Amino acid sequence: MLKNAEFVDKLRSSGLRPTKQRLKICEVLFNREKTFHFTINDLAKRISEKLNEKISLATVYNTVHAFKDKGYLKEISINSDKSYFDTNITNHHHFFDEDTNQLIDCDINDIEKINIKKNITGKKINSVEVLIKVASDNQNQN
Amino acid sequence: MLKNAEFVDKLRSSGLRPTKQRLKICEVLFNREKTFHFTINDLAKRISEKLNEKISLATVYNTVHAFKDKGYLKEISINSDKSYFDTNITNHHHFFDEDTNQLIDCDINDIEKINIKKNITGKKINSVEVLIKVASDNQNQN
DNA sequence: ATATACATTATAATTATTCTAAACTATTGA
DNA sequence: TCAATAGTTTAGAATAATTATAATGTATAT
Repeated sequence: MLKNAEFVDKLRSSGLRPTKQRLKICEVLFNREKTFHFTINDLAKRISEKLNEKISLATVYNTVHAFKDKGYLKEISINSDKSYFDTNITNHHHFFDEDTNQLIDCDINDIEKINIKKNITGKKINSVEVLIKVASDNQNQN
Repeated sequence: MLKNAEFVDKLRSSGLRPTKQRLKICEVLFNREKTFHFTINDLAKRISEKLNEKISLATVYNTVHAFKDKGYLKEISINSDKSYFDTNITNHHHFFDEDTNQLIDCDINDIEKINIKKNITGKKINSVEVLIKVASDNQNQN
């Protein structure tokens, strides 16, 4: 459990002003045992429900993107719909459960090292992410 | 180069009515030498520019999703913004050039087999996709 | 031919995201 | 200490992306 003052330092150290909106968002995102995934909308809902604060949706967007740029959050690739974010910023992959639309972490050690034989000339690899789509093993219910 | 009649058959065989909107879209998507990537908006723009047809954007959405469901198109995972589609439906991965925002095919043979050690119990793997983000190799210009 | 059921289209509505004017905060110089 | 100024942040308004549904079109059976 981090204290408010620690969030203030964290933000200051990365050049972000510790406004009350940002501190609230820090609380919701980082005052937890486990990492988790969320969409901007999830987060905005959680803020207005759990805390009785009203932060503009645009501010939530701004803040999440600022946190992502500073490396406090990771954005996850999934087909379609909305952007997912992850408070787990370590290098890891994902399962996506197509039955429940749930995103599940996959430890980097649970996939053997990925060996890329050909790269684009003149470019360096910044990240390699794997998305494994799974669904119920019953007969194809389509 | 496929003829119109071939598209009619293709659509019929998968239970889609060969309407004139769909045939136009087939022409734009499949009357080409090489496969390519596009967003719904790209496609809508291409239709209204190249052909002098006016197809409602919603119809383009409907059609692209119908084609995807029938396996004529693949949807690609990229962080953020919009959905990308691919007329290359073979099993393959992607490079994403962060400098130019370009999506580039990566042949399945250019990545060594991906070995997943742990799966979610009771689920079967439907697909495994790798997204490799690359950027210019010069000094970090941020 | 006409009726009926079903498929498809495209407008209208909704939802997601971004733009920007107003509000806030820090810094500087009296 | 207190303005003035510059830069940052917020949040309402605008735009863009996507979906829902009423209207239209098509095939089939009679």
